[in-house]
Amino acid sequence: MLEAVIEDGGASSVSALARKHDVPVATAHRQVATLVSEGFLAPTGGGRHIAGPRLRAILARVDDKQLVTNVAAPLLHRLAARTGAVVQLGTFENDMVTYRIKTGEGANSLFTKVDMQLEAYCSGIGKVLLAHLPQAQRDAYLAGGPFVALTETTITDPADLAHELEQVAKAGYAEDRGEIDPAISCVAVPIRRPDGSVPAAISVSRLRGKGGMKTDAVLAALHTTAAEIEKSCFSS
Amino acid sequence: MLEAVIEDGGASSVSALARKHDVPVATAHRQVATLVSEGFLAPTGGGRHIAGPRLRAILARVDDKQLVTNVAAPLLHRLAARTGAVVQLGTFENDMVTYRIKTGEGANSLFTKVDMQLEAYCSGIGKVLLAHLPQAQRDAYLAGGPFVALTETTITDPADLAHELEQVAKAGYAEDRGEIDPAISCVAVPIRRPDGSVPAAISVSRLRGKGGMKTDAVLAALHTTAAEIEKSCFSS
DNA sequence: GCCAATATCTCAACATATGAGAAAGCAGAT
DNA sequence: ATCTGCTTTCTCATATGTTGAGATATTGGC
Repeated sequence: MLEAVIEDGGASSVSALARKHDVPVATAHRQVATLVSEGFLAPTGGGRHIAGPRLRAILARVDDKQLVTNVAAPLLHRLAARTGAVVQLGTFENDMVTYRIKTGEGANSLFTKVDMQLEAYCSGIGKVLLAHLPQAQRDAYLAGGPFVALTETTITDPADLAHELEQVAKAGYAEDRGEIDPAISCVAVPIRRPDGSVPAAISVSRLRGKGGMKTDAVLAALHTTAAEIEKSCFSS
Repeated sequence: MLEAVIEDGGASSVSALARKHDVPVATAHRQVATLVSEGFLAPTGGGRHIAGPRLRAILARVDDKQLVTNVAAPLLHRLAARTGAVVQLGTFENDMVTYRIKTGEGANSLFTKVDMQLEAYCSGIGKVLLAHLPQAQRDAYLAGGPFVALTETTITDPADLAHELEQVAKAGYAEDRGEIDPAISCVAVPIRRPDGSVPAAISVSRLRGKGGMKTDAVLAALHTTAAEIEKSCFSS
């Protein structure tokens, strides 16, 4: 009944919903009354109801970053199995990337560790997260350098980085061409909330030069996985 | 137990939560198991849990526009009683303002009606809603004129309107100086979601020239009420 | 003041939740 | 390997709550 009322959005009477869902009217009323007294629903007059304060409090507390991480885990394992590469998920905190999930064959050959914090400007996940930051925050990050070169390909000039982030935002993915470790390259895509903000990003890493899947195929697989995660976490 | 787990965000074991909330351990485990089997919670490994798919589905369906309208009603009655004026709430739909709530003494002397749709560019509520639209949508609106003059003070030039909306966004409130009916003036403020978007706006209307409360006092009361509505609907 | 729809009430049959304690599982430390 | 402190699962009799049908009361629209 809870879901019936919520889905209805306060448009129908309890009796109407009861009929629609083949529930005895008396039962529906009793259930709704209970939900109201427990605070999960709230009456809006005229025998209509909407989400109650308790449900709203829960809504406000559901941490969708946590959600993404946990929902993503099994999907990322699958992606790792399909690509045969190392798959990671990272979030942005305090101007750094935090790696939250790491899975796939040869995961040990990569120096990153779960819960490790890393500079954002030189990794695929980091660049995706930066690219989708609110502009003010991104500008502040770009102004906050310096961006130390870790390899020959690391982007160190703020203007270059700004340009790269624009490209990333436009393209919908980021590539890391050995910018943090010359032997490693990766492709990363964002996980997007319905409002467009990006709570996390996922990536597939490979040894540079080594063949493996083509970038296009990896990208497609990444996008598919990202879409699945988004659907599980934010779908209406 | 549901809220305990949600609030905890998947950090603690069930036993730990049980201790913290003075619930028998066995009971807590049984309850969590039930919630999991019903889909309200989901295990994340290591005996931790987060919001489950059913809860997410419900939360995704909670319509906060509807919520605002309903939560606002009693608060607006109070505001109307305090200011002795007509108080209204409006939402933006299809480039028009829809009046959702109208309350207060002399409500009949105002030509607006609940569920009435009105042009947005010439009312306080409309200007607030326009001012907080995503830029692309606002630009489209401004380009979509013409803006017909209903009174001497109606803003009809798109550039003037654009400027006015900027001012409104900056100031956090809009004034309507007889722009729709020469006899009526009003002050309106936005109801803001945590992410800054504006699902609705509220206003206090008065007969022009007539004294009543000073604008500053009205504004303060409006802001207070808006904050209360926001707190009830979106508080964490 | 009427009517149709909606909401409440009452009841015994039924199903489910409760808490205490015992027992099993698990992981890190010695 | 074994201990140890923890979390989790299980068992039980008892208490508590839920169920649906139908009767009754209350609404709101005309």
